[in-house]
Amino acid sequence: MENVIAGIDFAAPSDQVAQQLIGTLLLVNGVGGRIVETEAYDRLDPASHSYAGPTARNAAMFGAPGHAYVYLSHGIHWCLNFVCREPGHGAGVLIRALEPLAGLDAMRQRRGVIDARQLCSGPGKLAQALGVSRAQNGASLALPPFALAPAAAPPPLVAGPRIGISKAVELPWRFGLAGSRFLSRPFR
DNA sequence: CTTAGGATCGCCT
DNA sequence: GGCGATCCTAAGC
Repeated sequence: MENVIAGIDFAAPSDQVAQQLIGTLLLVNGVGGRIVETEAYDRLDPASHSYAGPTARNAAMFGAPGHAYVYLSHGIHWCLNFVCREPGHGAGVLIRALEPLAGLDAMRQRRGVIDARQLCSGPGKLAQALGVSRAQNGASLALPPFALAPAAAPPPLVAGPRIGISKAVELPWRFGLAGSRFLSRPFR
């Protein structure tokens, strides 16, 4: 399988991929928008699900790059990650927020809210709006239902510490589109 | 605007 | 049996 999708080499380190993903168009069954917020996770990263090595849950993280890793958070919300690095490494990028551009009605129906800014401003919200769940775990990002398209131009980036973790808190591995109104939280 | 608590379940120790 | 890479609501300043 090809590691390059939408002009991004998913075999690269996750912090690089996380930055390159900002501005990328992400669609799931035609519903989605452009990615405005990501977080990188890596092996040897205490905050990463892959830190303790391969398990049943994180198996996709140790699979081929350019595939999805989907997990259930707090028994309630699904979260979507893109696998990076070479197979067996255990790295990924959490897709935290996107600017809704396609399938707004489907998103509103799934989310139960109307405001476009509340549709995909967080990893759990995003997965719900795009209809992502366990069914997509391990799926290739190069094939339906996924569709990725490169950003029109390299967007202005901001970086900061990751959100909602208790380990490796100081690592500046959260990336965002500068000035976007669709972030899960503003950058300090 | 900031903070606190509850919901809810699969995974790992 | 404990604990989240979360979200929503309610209450406090």
